[in-house]
Amino acid sequence: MNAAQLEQLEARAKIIKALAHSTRLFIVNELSKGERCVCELQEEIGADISTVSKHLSVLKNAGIVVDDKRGLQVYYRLCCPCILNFFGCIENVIQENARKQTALVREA
Amino acid sequence: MNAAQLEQLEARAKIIKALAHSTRLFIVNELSKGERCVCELQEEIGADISTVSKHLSVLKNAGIVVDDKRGLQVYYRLCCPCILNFFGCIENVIQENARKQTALVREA
DNA sequence: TTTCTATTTGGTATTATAGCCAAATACTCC
DNA sequence: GGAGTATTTGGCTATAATACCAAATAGAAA
Repeated sequence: MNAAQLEQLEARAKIIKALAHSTRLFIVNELSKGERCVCELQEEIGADISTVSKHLSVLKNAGIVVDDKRGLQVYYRLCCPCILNFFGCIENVIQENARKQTALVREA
Repeated sequence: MNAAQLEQLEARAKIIKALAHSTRLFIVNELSKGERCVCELQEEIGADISTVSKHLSVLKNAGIVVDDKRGLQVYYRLCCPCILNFFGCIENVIQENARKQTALVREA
């Protein structure tokens, strides 16, 4: 693994890491339906607004969302909707895991 | 965000988190070319073998790879190659970020 | 059985992440 | 300008992740 390769892998990991949290996945899912302001997301999530803001900044920093200040509110929206394609594969993995689990139990 | 929804998001996050590390992305990429045993991966990665083994167990635990012991070696292979489809989108995000970066610099 | 080799597991130190509260900003409206 | 509102930032604590070393395990070969 050389330096250039490591750098590329770390750049990828950074983006994937930004998605690797249930709250941020929730946000991505919400934004897939359209833009939302911070307070709307905060209400649905139920965490402290500063927590929500920090999750949004992780997503923004990774380039997954963009923000747009209008009046008092800041609106966020998905920047790369291709991210949504991940979930089909992820669900496959989850179902496959469940299948293996039942197979193991049956075996015992 | 109700309990069932949270549970689903956490299941997804677990799998994404398993991918969110440069070493594990390297492993996934290697395995996309075919199965590898731990010592082959260790040699390419250059970390302690216990470190590599733990990375593999994270991937295995997430259901991304499966292992197969043959003789003294344990061979790992990708379980859900659809994971590889992620990287196109990730690279998009990276390039888009680079584009924005240059635009910002030009602006200044 | 004993020895050797590949891998995993346990322990531990270091670093990163997540959450809350309080304080700072930024902007609107009076 | 001053008050009020939405959001971000800084500080702190608790928890989780990473990496290494050393020890344990599993199986092969002698």
